Amino acid sequence: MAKMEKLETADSSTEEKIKEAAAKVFTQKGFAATRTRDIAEEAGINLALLNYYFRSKEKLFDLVMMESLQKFMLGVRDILNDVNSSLTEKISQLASHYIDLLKVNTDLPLFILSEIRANPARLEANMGAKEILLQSNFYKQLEATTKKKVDPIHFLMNIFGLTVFPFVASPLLRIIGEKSKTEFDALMDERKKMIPIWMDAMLKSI
Amino acid sequence: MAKMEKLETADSSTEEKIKEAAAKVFTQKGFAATRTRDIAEEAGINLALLNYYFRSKEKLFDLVMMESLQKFMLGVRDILNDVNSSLTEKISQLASHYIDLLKVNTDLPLFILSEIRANPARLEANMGAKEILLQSNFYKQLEATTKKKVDPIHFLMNIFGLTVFPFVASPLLRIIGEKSKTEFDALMDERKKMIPIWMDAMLKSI
DNA sequence: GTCTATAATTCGATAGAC
DNA sequence: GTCTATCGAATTATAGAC
Repeated sequence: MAKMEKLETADSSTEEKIKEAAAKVFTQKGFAATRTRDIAEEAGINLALLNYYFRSKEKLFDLVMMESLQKFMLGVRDILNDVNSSLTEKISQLASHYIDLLKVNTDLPLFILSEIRANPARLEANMGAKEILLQSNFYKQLEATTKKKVDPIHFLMNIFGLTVFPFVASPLLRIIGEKSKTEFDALMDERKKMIPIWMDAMLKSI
Repeated sequence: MAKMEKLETADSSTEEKIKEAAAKVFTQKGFAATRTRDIAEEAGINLALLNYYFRSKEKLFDLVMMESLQKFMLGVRDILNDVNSSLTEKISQLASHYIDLLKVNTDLPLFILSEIRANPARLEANMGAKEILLQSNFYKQLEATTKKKVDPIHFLMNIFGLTVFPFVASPLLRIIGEKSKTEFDALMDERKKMIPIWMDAMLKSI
């Protein structure tokens, strides 16, 4: 993602470096635990410069959080509304999409979820996600399959539980399973194929 | 280091009040975001008194985290090693156990997971959990069922993904599903019955 | 044991030189 | 734009009276 800066357009290079450093540190340590000095050091610049580009720690954080939420939603809309794919195909695509995303951005979901808990107000700004999801073709297919016997929310929980949760709990799971990062990623790649099969089996069991 | 020269009745002692207040505030806001003043206020005592009983914010936190981890493991050992229950029965008992626990302590898992990410060193102290799990009768039954065709870790991920993840993501899920706390808890109660059925279906699909 | 007051430190933000 | 130096607010921890 962060390519070594080949060409430095003089007006945006430093700003971009700071933003990338901020994303890295905020995501790892959370808002409260990160010091603006850490971000400056990570970006290889001075503390004063951070406040020159972004007026405050909080403004920089809001920017990072907004882009994190976008990163989490980017590309999903197309999968959700594909009129030519079945429910199972969409589940397969969602699993693959998120597993590839989270292999590279492992602590993105834990970051988003813990910061939302710490400050739920941040959420309400960016809840276009709710409409995107509930009005999607995917959700209609899910409702048609569950046929009011079970709340479709259960299967949202299941998809994300199977796909995202392993990354959220990866520090624990990697110790329990004695897996290196590479081995853990390989496990997650296996899940790309298994999750749609498992979801099918679950949907048929109701 | 070695204190506790005086023994006190733990009933409504000040020490206990502080510890409960600390657990509440730390769990809600995380280590970095909580101020010792918040804990003191929540406990209805003075800030100085907190440092009188517990030497520092960090020592108090370590205590709270240790008890949180214990709370998460308490009672699980007996379920895991019950020689008279099948794998499916154990899954059913685990799901019920954790759902009841997390209905009351909703942000316990997010607290544990985010603090471990922020400071992985905290984990290594308390990883007796790993042995409890891997040497349990439950894990042997799981290995026997997957028959080396699939890493049993996948099904650990699945059980906890189906059971714990909904609580971790509850701020988001409750908004998406427009559920009150009561309605959300009712959904989780439904999952007590469904999770073992779903897990069975998944295990048969391999 | 419990309080008030304060010391000591950390951290976000700014002033001002270049 | 970028730096050094520093201010001011917030916060942990302690001293000392009762």
